[in-house]
Amino acid sequence: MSLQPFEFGYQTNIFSGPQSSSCTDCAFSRNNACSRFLLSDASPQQLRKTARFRAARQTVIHAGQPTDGVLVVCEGWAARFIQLRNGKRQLLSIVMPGDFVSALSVYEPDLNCSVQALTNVKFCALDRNMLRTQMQQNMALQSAWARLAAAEQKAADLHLVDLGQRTATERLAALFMRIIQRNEQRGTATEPSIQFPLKQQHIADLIGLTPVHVCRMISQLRARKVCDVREGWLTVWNRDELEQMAACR
Amino acid sequence: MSLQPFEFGYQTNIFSGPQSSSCTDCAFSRNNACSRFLLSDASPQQLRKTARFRAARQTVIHAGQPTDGVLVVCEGWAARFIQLRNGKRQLLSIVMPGDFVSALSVYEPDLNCSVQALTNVKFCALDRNMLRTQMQQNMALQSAWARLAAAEQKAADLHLVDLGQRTATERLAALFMRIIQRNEQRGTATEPSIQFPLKQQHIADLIGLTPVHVCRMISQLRARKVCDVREGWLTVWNRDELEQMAACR
DNA sequence: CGGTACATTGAGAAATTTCAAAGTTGGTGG
DNA sequence: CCACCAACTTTGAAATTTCTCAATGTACCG
Repeated sequence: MSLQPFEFGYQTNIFSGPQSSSCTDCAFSRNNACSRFLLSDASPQQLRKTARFRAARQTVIHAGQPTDGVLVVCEGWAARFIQLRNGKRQLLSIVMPGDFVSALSVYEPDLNCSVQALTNVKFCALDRNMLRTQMQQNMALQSAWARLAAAEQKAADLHLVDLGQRTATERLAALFMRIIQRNEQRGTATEPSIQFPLKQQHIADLIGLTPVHVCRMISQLRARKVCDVREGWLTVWNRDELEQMAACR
Repeated sequence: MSLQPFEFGYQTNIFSGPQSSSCTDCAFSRNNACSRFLLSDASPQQLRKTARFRAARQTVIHAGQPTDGVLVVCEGWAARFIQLRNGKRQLLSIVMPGDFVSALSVYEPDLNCSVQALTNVKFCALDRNMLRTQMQQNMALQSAWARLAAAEQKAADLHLVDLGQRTATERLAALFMRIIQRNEQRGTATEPSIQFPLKQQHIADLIGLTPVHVCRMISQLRARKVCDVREGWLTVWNRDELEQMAACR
């Protein structure tokens, strides 16, 4: 199992601890999808084929490029996206530590989108066949997987609602709330401030706006004392109001 | 197996033939997802729990309401959608004859969205456990299912790109091309005209515009001799140009 | 010090929505 | 067969949201 200590260009990694090479050492192994459902069970070391690193802003996978396994992000944030010919691109989802890049890739090797590292990222590829076999033998594992896949679909559906039906400010608020909720679900502390490594350009590509407009809307939220995004941190001053703005259904 | 000859309020059903009660008689059983992958195999009659009808504009399933099986549309068109409190709603996907309402519902009973009949619709519920057992025993079936699920995810991703990055006209063109391609994939004739039961309101809710603006954009396409949507039919006069307008990546 | 990536601001342009009214269509009942 | 009704489509004018272009500001790094 090759695991080079990849030389990061500069220190943007929001997870500053030493980079571990084994899943059992992983800082996130205790409260995350990948480990809770798939690695804690049997033979994690066999299951994991490779672990790799990618620096922030690098592309992890290019669309069309077949993956050599089921990708899981171990550290850092990544984003699935689709690149258009005219230079525009749409971020489809944010992948956080412990998340599958795509749950369905357990069955389908083709990702049909690209993946970019938002921060420095450590990720690994799990053996697709071994994973399927294990799921086949273990009902609990299978339904855990199903829950993850369903969560991905639900997230995509809500994202569609945002893009189709909601104003710039609402989309922004909804994005923030969703990140906060994901943090809470995984047990990460949700102080007034949480780490939020997305640049305004990422936010723009995610919620279908221009970075200029995102900037204006963030300024507005700041002026209204609701929240702020600044230098990799999201600070919420008035959670009730943020929730209300994000309220969807 | 109860199967009432549901009394349709009026004749909007785009499939005018006699309504059959058995899957083997189904007009769509030969070239569609549900039958090709799931019913042609073994004991289709056991698998199918119930068949029901719903008139156009009716809601088939309300969000939150648990489904009594894996829903498949047999005849007519339906749409998954999410209803917002403020009266807006987002159509998530169009479900055509032979499609699962949601492939993931094989594993997860909760649909987390509503389903509306766009035309008169016949649909049935397949036994979830029986389906899973069958998939477990039959690898081909499992990978067929995976292909369907992946196609759904891919469709959602492209939908996101449309809503986030593309202009009204482009979204419209993309929608038309996608419907045409689905028709072609299922072997339905793609004459210059195809049946297209979506109202402008549906189109608007699907691609995130106002019905008024949809109307204007359709008028524009009509004026430019590209295509027309009228009284339940989509007529394409200049497919090359339509494809170009829809070109995404 | 210079460079790169990122954030902010202003002004004008473009896309889309809103509101309101009028035109169509198809089904229903007299 | 006609009148009516409901659902749907079309059109116009004005308001609003968002984008584009362009310039300036800021932080960090080598």
